[in-house]
Amino acid sequence: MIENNCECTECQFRNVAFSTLKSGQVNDLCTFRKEFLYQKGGIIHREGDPINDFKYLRSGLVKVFKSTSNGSEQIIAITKPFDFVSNISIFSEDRYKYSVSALEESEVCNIRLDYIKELVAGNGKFALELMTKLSRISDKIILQSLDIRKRNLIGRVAYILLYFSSDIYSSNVFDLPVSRKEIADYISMSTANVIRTLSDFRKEGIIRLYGKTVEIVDIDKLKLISAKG
Amino acid sequence: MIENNCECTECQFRNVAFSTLKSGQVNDLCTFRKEFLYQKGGIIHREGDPINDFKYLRSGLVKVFKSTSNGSEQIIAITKPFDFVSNISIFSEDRYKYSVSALEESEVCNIRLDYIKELVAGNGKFALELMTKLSRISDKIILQSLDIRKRNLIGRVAYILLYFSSDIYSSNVFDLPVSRKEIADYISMSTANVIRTLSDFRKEGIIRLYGKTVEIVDIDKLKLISAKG
DNA sequence: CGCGGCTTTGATGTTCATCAAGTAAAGTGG
DNA sequence: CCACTTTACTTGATGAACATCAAAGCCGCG
Repeated sequence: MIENNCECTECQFRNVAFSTLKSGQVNDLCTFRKEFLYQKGGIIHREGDPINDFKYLRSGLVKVFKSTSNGSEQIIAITKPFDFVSNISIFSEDRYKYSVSALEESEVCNIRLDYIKELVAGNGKFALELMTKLSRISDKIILQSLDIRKRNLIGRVAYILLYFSSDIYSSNVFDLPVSRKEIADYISMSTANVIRTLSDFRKEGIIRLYGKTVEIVDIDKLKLISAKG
Repeated sequence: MIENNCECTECQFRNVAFSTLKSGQVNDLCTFRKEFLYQKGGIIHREGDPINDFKYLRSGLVKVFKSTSNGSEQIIAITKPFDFVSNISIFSEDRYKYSVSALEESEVCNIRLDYIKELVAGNGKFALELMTKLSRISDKIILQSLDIRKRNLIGRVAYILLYFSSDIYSSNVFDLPVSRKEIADYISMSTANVIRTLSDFRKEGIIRLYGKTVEIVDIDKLKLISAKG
């Protein structure tokens, strides 16, 4: 007998599915999924594209962003696997409101949205679990947007460094996945001032900088700046 | 035979329910609901309160806000009925992350969250419809937060006036439901500068001001400022 | 009336974006 | 692999945008 070779063992989405779907349905999920590999810089989808698939980030790192009228970008979120972040509006819109691109090589698993909707409609427990996950994403984004908005420049830079350190990399030393300009687009500040603030932090011995590599030396001070600013 | 006098005829939530729930379940909904009337300024729930009910705004106007560490408020949303806005995180959290208070006299309908969850788990179509609605709310909030963040002071003031005019009141003349300070808390600016900008708009003949009453005279100019700023 | 909160306006200083010029780094084609 | 080009980064100088402070007017309410 030929086994259905479903490679989704590490897949959070399958974990959602497992507890509530019948095994046949899980197999269907695995059959219907398509996997794509995106290189660094690759566009996963663009603002305005029709939404056909439920997209799930298996590995890598992505940024979610929006183009503004004057040609620049506004970064909404940077997230790692198990965050479903590209799926914010899939249940309320026909077309994506945001673009998503890969910051590192990223594996994305696509499942036909129609099929997910069928599962939701046919299986309330699955629906409940999915709602919880989607709700959590939106919450996080809203909260972060407020967190950024209430801070001043140095508070924002400190906040975003702590975000990378604790939420993305779980380490005091990490390589920035984005350019200085992208940090600026993330925290709604100018590039020059982001760089300046990073330099100031370096001069004050709060961080060390080697190109993209950041080492947080005095995390308490950084937290203080983030809290006060 | 005594009729179950369910007064939810205008209730958007019942409309969601109607198409997918059996009539017995709709009656249950009506039985389980509790209705509360809040006066202007009344607190519907506070940040940190346990989430027990699905709360639905039947009439009135509310603000959703968060207290910051320095004692001030950050306003996240101002919404009218049929927006479910107090329900952002009810599926992902035990406790409210935001406070909600009434800006006008408001009727709020409470339904035990457990019962809603049962409905979701037992009825996928209902779940799908509810997901769509919840997703739409989160989307709106995220989008507005980005909209505000990318604008400068005068762009923000113009944006928020247009928001009240078109989204809340559907009229060029309306009474501001909030103080100048609250507008400032909404758009993350200082009170004095909000007032100054309103005065500037008045001097330039873009709006007329009588206390809380605003009349938008030159809506095209206001839109231009909102788009450019 | 008088008090307190909201509003308004001006003056002042801080914060921040913008511009410019230069350096480092990273692609690109020969 | 090197010269060339382009892009990212850095720093300083300048002015604009914005917050803060202060003083005064207004309005509702006890």
